[in-house]
Amino acid sequence: MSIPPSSKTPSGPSAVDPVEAFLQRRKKATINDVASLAQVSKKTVSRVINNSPSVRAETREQVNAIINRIGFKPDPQARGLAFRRSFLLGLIYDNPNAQYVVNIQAGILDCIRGSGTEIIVHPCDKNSDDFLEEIRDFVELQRLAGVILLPPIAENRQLLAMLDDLDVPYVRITAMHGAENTPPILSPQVVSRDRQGCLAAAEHLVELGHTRIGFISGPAGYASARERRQGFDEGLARHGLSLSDELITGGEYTFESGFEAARHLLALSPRPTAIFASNDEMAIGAYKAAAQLGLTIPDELSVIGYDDAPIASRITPGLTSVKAPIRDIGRTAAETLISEEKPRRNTTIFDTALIVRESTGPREPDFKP
Amino acid sequence: MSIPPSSKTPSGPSAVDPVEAFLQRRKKATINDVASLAQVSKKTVSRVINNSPSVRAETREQVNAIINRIGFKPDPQARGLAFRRSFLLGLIYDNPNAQYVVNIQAGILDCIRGSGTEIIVHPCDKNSDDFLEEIRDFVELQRLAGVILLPPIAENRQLLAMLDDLDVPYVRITAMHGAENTPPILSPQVVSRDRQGCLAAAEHLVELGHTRIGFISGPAGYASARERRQGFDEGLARHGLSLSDELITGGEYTFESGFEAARHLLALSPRPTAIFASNDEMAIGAYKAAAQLGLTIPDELSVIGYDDAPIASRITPGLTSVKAPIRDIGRTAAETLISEEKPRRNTTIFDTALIVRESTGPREPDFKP
DNA sequence: TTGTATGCGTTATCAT
DNA sequence: ATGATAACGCATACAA
Repeated sequence: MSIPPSSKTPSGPSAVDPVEAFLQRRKKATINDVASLAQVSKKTVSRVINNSPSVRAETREQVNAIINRIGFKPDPQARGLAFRRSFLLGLIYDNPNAQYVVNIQAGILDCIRGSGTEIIVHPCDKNSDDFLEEIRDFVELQRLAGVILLPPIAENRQLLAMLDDLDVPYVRITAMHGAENTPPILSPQVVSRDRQGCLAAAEHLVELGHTRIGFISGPAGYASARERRQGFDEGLARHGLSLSDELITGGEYTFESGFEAARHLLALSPRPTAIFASNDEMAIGAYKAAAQLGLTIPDELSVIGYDDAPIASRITPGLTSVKAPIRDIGRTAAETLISEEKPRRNTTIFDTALIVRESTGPREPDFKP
Repeated sequence: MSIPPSSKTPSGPSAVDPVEAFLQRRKKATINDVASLAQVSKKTVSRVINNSPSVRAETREQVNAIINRIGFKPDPQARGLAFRRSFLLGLIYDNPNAQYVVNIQAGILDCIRGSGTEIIVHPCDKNSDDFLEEIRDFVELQRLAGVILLPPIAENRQLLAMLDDLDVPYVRITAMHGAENTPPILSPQVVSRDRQGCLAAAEHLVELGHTRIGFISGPAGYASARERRQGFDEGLARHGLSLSDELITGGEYTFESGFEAARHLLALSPRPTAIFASNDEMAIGAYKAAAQLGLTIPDELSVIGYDDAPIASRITPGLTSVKAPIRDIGRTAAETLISEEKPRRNTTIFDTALIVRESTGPREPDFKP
């Protein structure tokens, strides 16, 4: 940085600079090199590295000067061995969509970039027999600094209990938030307010004049599915409306299930004039069903999805969808894990927003239910 | 596994089993525990762990029995420190699409699952000032067991030179293969034969009667862009056709660039009856352009993409596209890196295939060029 | 074939 | 505030 090429070390002004001599060797610097060059013990160097308060400012500067000059970076392996924990964050997930995973990764990296922490990805299969054991081995063996859990396994009680037992810090990314969170889970979580965006989606449809609305849900047991449904219900309720049972159909967050569900809904008589799908995959399935029936979106059918996946803005007509700030969520999750602060916030909540595109329009004026 | 609960160790049949005693302590086993329990030195245990041939079969079994009973797993950190390298694979990439990254990751994991190796993801920015330095620090600090490079940075000569200098094993995943690979790069690579699938795409269009075909290329300098173009040219040439210059337009592998390119092509007079886009993102851009112009796919315009991205099978009409076995490619890359075999294959090639869907059809019989 | 002493690069303990 | 010495868990050199 701003260190002059010839520093005024106690070894004398015009003598051969031992630092320069060291740099000639072109070997990776260790704490020992720093110690001997700075003429202190390794322990003192270690204290500097770890920001121990019990180091004289003068000594600290001296050591830091050497560290910068020879480009010393402590070896994470050795450090980890001594600390008994690594500097690795584990990202564990079962099977979310690709874009979601990549966005989360990007967010995590926003946070850890330059911090010396790295992220190791660990997909798993929640239906596998050794699901828990496999994760246990992974976490234990790698001595992870922290774990980030994505939905839906972030809602797996057994997994959480095991991680508690393993005594590893972890953060859950989830849509769940509220009373059904019982018994209360104390681990930090980063939450997206799915409910809110879906509420907006419902109101949007109502304002467009739709009253006969189809709802394609997410898989039973998924917190996100529950939240989205409740948000949607709430939005309708604000206008004195509600979903009729026959227009509620179960999806599995897959394209195929959305297609089938929409086919079912559109075969009803009278058919719904709008469909809310609990994610974009299924909404696109509804597009396909509409196309097969020759229904034009949005003129004859309005569609809303959830995720604001890339396809939403690429398909014609553009898909109105609810967007959560996935990348921010990932970043926050990592921050929660590696922040120095003692009292880290236990729950961070992110709002979701309705992105209105061309897939939603006014109900056909002449449509007879 | 199949070890009886009470084993017949030399310590005596009905005496207090030292192994059981150890298991009571519920502490993570170390090599020392194994050594004392098996009544050998740590070194012998170490040899067993590392499959050293110079261990008597009997001794080996004895040690392995203890290892299994107490569930000993060598600590990667300590092992890495002694080995001077970690058991981590680095996946470095700049900005491919999300599905590609996730597929590659899945393939890598197919390979390393249960091997003790883990994968750490490292996105980077090839336009950043400290692009190389940043990667150097990463690789050096983590003492990576190997590096997997994705396109387009897998084609960056400076990066390759640096990795050579760092003496870290690495594999390149690329589309490039052939004479233009000069000066020859000796590092292992896993190659997809982009050329072949694109050749098939061209022939497919020709067979449907198309002669006036638009081509949207990938970014200049990308090996994949070059290969796809050449494959397509070759396919046309087999039927005595070739791309006319005015129908070749440059894309950037982005949705927007595909949209603009297609708009340009479709504004020509006479317009092309078919468009090949060098990836699906751009092909979907062409869909949008066609929709804006009121052109029906495939009746009035045939479209082919590349990647067989999820959107290809979800959009209506389904997009005919070239598919590469991404996951297999990822797996092979990992295998190349962690295989025990000395003479590991330097280049593995995977075929690509044309997936025909509904976006391609016969040229309109009455279309006058 | 097996064991002993030592090193890998860092932190923890306990002194001074 | 600083330092000598012993961990941390495993591998290597060199003996035996």
